[in-house]
Amino acid sequence: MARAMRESAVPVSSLTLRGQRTRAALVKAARAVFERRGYHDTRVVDITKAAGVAYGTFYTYFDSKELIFAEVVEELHRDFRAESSSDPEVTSDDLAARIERTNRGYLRAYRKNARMMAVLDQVDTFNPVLRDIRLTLRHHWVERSAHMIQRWQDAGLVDKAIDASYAATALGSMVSRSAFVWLVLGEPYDEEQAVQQVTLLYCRALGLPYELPPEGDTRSS
Amino acid sequence: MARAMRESAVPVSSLTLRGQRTRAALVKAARAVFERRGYHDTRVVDITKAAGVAYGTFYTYFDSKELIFAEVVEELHRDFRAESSSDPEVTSDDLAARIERTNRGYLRAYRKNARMMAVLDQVDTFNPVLRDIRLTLRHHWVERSAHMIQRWQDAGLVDKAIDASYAATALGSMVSRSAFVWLVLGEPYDEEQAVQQVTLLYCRALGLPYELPPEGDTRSS
Amino acid sequence: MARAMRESAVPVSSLTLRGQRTRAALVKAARAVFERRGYHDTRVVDITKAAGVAYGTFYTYFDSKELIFAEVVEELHRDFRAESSSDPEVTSDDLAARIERTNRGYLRAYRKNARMMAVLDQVDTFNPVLRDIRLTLRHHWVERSAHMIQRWQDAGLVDKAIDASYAATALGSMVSRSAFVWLVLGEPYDEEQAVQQVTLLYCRALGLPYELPPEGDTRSS
Amino acid sequence: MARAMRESAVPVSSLTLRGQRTRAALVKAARAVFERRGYHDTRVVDITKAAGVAYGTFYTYFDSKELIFAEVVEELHRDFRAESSSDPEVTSDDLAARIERTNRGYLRAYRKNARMMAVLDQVDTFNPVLRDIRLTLRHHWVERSAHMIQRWQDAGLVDKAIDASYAATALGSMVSRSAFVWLVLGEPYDEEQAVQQVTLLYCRALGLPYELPPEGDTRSS
DNA sequence: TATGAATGAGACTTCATTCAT
DNA sequence: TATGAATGAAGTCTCATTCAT
Repeated sequence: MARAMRESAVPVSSLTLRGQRTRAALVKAARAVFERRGYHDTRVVDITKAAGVAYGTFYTYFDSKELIFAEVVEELHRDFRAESSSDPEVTSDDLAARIERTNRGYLRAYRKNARMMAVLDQVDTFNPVLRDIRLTLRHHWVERSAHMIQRWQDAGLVDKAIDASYAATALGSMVSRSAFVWLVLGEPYDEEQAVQQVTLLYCRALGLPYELPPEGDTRSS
Repeated sequence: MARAMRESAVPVSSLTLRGQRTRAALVKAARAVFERRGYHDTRVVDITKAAGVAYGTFYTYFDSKELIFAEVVEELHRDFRAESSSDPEVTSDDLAARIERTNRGYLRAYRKNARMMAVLDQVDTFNPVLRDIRLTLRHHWVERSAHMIQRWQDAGLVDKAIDASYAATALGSMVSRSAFVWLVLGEPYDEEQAVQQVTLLYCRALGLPYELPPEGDTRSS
Repeated sequence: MARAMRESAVPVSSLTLRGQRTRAALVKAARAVFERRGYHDTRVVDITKAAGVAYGTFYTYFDSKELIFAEVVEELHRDFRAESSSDPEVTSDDLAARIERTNRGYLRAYRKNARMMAVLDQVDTFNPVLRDIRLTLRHHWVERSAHMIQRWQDAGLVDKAIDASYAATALGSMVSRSAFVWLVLGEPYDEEQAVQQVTLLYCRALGLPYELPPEGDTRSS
Repeated sequence: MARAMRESAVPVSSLTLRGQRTRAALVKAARAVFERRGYHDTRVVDITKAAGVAYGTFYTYFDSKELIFAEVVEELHRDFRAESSSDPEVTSDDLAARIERTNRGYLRAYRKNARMMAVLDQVDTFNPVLRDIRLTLRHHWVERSAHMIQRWQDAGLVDKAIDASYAATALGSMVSRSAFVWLVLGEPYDEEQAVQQVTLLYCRALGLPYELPPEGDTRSS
């Protein structure tokens, strides 16, 4: 994941405590500003002002806006993973329940990070470094899904007419882009209903049984 | 849709023939440059150079870079509509065939406009004018789908447990985002197989019958 | 002489009259500022202020300070050539007189351009572009001298123990560096006496006869 | 020579042993960096890194980059003197041999310090402190030469038509600038031949007898 | 209409120097 | 003494937009 490529020349570990605090303040401020103004309209000075440090201090820790963005996204990435893979001990055999749980986790994580996801989405497809970040975030989900579908096919649970790789891309796109539509573009939605509907479509597409809970049961997230 | 907001102060109709030609040259050049360099890295001078006109001429026709972009996207929008609604006379009763045809048309249109779609994607979610353009393009597809699903439900062809609106968003996201993944992010894919797989998932999700053509039958698009 | 490398991307010939005037004003102003402040302490803003144009106008014509400096030096180079090779019709057979005339011309040209010569001297030996300019200016003189000495040797006027190339470098250095000492470092001197003394040493070094004019005859320059 | 002006506010003698070592390390590092990057491109941080001390430590010993440069040049000056006045016991009556020895010493010293000489040359003629350093280095040589020529004239060895002061400047310029051309600008040369040719010209200019050694005798320096 | 020069605000980045520890 | 983080003034360059011809 080319960590070295994405961080400032000065490794965090070699910083004094004070330095680490300032650096962290910059990253935190950067995220807030990115969320408020988007990537392209964020100026280095916005970040330093938000962090309460002098302009030049930014360059003590980061070589450019691009690199602090990479750092913020890496944090996002971590948060996302943690958030969406909660309930790790549950190993129910009920596939539909597992899919529902994953979708619920994903939507919840997306909601908590919606602004940053919007920013990530707008980030230059034409910029190699940022594009790389994007692809990394994507692969985490798609590969995991493809493997799962494959296993389900091997177990005779899913029709072999379905191509695991295409399905992983398509169904992953369905969930993530829907989240974008609801949480970034702001189309009205109810999170629990969204979870159920998306899971319903997901399961039926793969031929897995899934029953909606009786109406009115809207377990809030 | 606030047409006036999105076009030059000077209406096209009031232009001389020469003026119309120059204007068209600018729009064409703008699209080419946007595709090559993306929205943010395109400078007005790039457009005028590509169009073979003087720098200042740009402002005879457009008030800003934003506005010529809107114009380009509107053209894209038209192309997209035209391209994806080909075979207008076919009114087969076979729903799956119609869905497949729509998906094939969408992917073909996406392929022909992939670079511009990438640019559209990177365009500021935070910018009201451009965001409006985005939403417009989206609504065309989603509303159409929602109505269709609704009709199918009314006809008893689709389970009423499915919410037409959520499904339209989810399945539309599935198709459009997959197209993005394949054609913009460049993940490897085969167009005909993609059409079939996406249609397969789409139909099964809704409970509509769909049979993959026998293997080896790869009708090229 | 790699003209293209040393000028702005926009060729002078393609400029409007107005543009040519502005460009010339910038070059003139640049020379004045370089002379007053030296190369390293000259800011682009100093040049534009001196030329009476806006900051950005500089970049309409030059890509950097380095490149406008190259332009100024090229002008200096031209002036220098013209100034120091006056009296072109005189083709006296008296070698000493010719050498004296050349030295007198050189010192006069140096005096007229002393500030710029000082700047040229301080210009980064470490910078390839500027270093190239330096070498070009040097070669004009040294090669000319070497050829001349060679011819005098062929004619039996100069001892063949002398190596024409080393002598050209050494005697050229003598004249040019003395000029630097007097006119840039400001050591006291009298120009006519300097011409005579330098010519005397030059001629005797080569074994050519040269008589100082009777004392008191100080033809002023 | 305003020693106080050119050194740190803290006199070396009042430093602890540890302090003296750190200070010396800085001066040594500074010279190395100046030689590698030139004066203007050398940053204080380069020096401290090369010396292996913390950034702030620099300012414990020197008030500015200018002042540590002065220190380095003073060292250069000392080296130069020592190097070029080797063979102190020889007091031959042969003037030509003495001139040759001096020239050989000068070229050897120049060669050993060529990079620093280049840096010195590029240093601002417009900066009073640094200019002072320059002049000091020059005077050492010129005054010595002028006195010598004067003595030779008094002894009837050199024509009184020659002005000792002008000749000292001119001949000194010849030697030093030739060294610059060969060793800094990098024109090809052979050191022993250079010594002989320069000495030959020097002696003949003054009317002193000098015989080139028989060909092939290239005493290596 | 067309031209292209002129403008200047705005963003980026550097780095000598200061300062708290 | 030594450290290295913090500062911010100063400079560079860009480019959307205006304007005189």
